[in-house]
Order: sequence, then C-alpha cells, then structure tokens
Amino acid sequence: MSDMRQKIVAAIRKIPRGKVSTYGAVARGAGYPGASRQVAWTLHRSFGLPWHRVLGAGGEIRLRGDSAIEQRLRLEAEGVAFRGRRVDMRKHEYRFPRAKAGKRKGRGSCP
DNA sequence: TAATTGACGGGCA
DNA sequence: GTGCCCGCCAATT
Repeated sequence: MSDMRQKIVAAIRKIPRGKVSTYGAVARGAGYPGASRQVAWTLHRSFGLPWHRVLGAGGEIRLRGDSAIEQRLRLEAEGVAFRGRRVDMRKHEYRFPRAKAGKRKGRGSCP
C-alpha cells in the first residue's frame, strides 16, 4: 500500500471529536499538498475512519443524498454547529501541525 | 497504454 | 451567491 494512503489515514485519525477538517487541509497535513482528491478516495475506500469530520473547502458537505444527511447528523451529534449548509469552521476547524518547517507569515497583526 | 472518474480547490466572470 | 474552467493525483475500466 502506498505511503500516501497511510499518511492520509493517519492525518484523518488525528481529527478530534467535535472538530472537523477539509480534504485540502488533510492532504497538506499528510504532507501532500494538492492531493485533496486522494483524501476523498481514501475516505471512500478505507473504513474505521471518522469520515464525517472531513468536509470540502469552506466547511461545505460535498456528499450527496443520504450520506450528506448522515454526515450532518453525526457532526451535529458531536456538537458541531452549522451555519446554513456549511459548518462553522471558525469554531470547529481542526488545524494540523505543520508537516515541514513552516513559514510563519505575519501573525495576528500586521500590514 | 490511454481514457475516465471521483466525497476537491482555487480563481475569475 | 452562482456558474464555469483548469489544475491535481491515484484507482478503475
């Protein structure tokens, strides 16, 4: 099995209960920026993962039909608040630790 | 081997 | 807010 999938799975498992993340963020957290599609694929093929905690950019559910309903239900059951059809990322987005030395741009204040 | 697909992301009109 | 296009990467057919 590829290392990529293992890293992605590991990253997804780190998302704590009551928090969520996005495909792109998981990909970056796993060390593969730009591989957001593989995250979706992995979620689809691997079981035992907190799949409902992974959303699309902006905290939007990218699933369809019943799966989307179920995902929303599960998240709300964990205490995740929705704003319209998106999750309130401001409060529930989980940030992955920097895989590699990160460049801290300005923080807080600036320009 | 090549083409298609998929639970994506970001930019622009 | 909505719609369209292009870039990304692996698995499937």
